[in-house]
Amino acid sequence: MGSLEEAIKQKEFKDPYNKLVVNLLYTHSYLVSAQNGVLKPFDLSPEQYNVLRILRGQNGVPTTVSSIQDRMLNKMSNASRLVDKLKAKLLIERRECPSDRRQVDIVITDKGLQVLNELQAYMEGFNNEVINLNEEEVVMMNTLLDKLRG
Amino acid sequence: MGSLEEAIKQKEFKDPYNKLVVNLLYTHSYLVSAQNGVLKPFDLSPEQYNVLRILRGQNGVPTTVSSIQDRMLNKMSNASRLVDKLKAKLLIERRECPSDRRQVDIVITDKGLQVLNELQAYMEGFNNEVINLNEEEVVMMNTLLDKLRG
DNA sequence: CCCTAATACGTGTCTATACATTTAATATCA
DNA sequence: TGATATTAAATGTATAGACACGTATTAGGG
Repeated sequence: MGSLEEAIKQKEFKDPYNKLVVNLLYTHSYLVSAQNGVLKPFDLSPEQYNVLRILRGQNGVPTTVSSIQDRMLNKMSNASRLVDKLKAKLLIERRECPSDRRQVDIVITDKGLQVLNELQAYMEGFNNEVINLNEEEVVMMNTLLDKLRG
Repeated sequence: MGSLEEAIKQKEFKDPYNKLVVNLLYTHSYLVSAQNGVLKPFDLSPEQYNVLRILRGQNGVPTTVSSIQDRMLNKMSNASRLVDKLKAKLLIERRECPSDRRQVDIVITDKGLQVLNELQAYMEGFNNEVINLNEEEVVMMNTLLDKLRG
C-alpha cells in the first residue's frame, strides 16, 4: 500500500518529475476520499466545506461572491452555484449589496457556524490520522509545495 | 504568487498539518490546470490521458475494465464511462472476452498510440516548466508523499 | 452626458467524481 | 443439479470542475 508503484501497479517511472506529477494526483485522491468520509454525515462536499470556512474567517463581515471565488482552493470552480447550494441548506444568507447592485453580500448563518463547530473535532482527528508524517516532515513538505509552484 | 497564504488570501493556519492539507489541494488544482492546457488541443481530459497511458503500458496485451480501474489514479472514477468516451474517439477498441463473457478486453488502437506519441514532447516540457524544483527536491518530495499515505 | 469598456454574477454544457443500484455471467457448495 | 453468492460491467443521479457566454450594473473617457 505504501509505495505509489504498488498502488497503481506501475513498475517504474521515466524520471522523478514524472513520478511526482502522478504522486501528487494520487495523493490528492487519497486525501479527498478520506475527507469525504468525514464530511458525508454532515451532507457537505469538500468545496462547500471550504466556502463555509472562508465565510467564518470573515467574522461576520459580508463577502461578495467574487471574493469567495478568489479565496477558493480551486480557482476554476463556480462559487455562484456553490453559494446556491449552501443557501438551500440554510447555512449561508445572500443579501443584495446596496452600494453596488451587481454584487451580492454573503454571510454565514448561525446554523452554518454550528455545523462547522461540530465538524471541527472530527477534522482535527482526521489530519493526524490521515497524514503519516511527523511535524518536521510536514513543515518540509509545505516548503517544497510552495517552492514547486514558483 | 509564491506563498499559499497569499494565493488564497488566508493570513495563517492553525497548524502545519492543516496547512499541508490545504497546500496539497491547492497545488493539485495548480497542476491539473496546467495539464489541461496541454491536453485540450488534443481533446483529452487528464483521466482519459491516464487511461491511454495505462493501456500503452500493456504493450498490446488486452486489459479488462476492472484492471484499468485498479490502475487509475482516482479509484472512485468510472472506468466504464471513460472507456466509452475513448472508444467514441477511436483511440481504443473493446472486444468481448471469450473466456469470461462478463469481461471486456480493451486495447489501445494505432490512432491512440499516435496521439500519445505526439503528446509526449509537450508533456516532458510541461513537467520541467510547471515543477519549480531541482531533482534532489523532487526525489525528497516523492519520498515524503509515499510516507504520508502510510 | 453618452458611448464603450469593465465588472459581478448567473447560466449552459460537457466531463468527471462519488456512490448506489442493476444486470448478466460465473463460482460455490449443500 | 440447483439455490445462492460473487464478480464484471453498465447505468442512474447528484455534485463539482472547466470554460464559454449572457445580462445587468457601474466606471471612465471623450
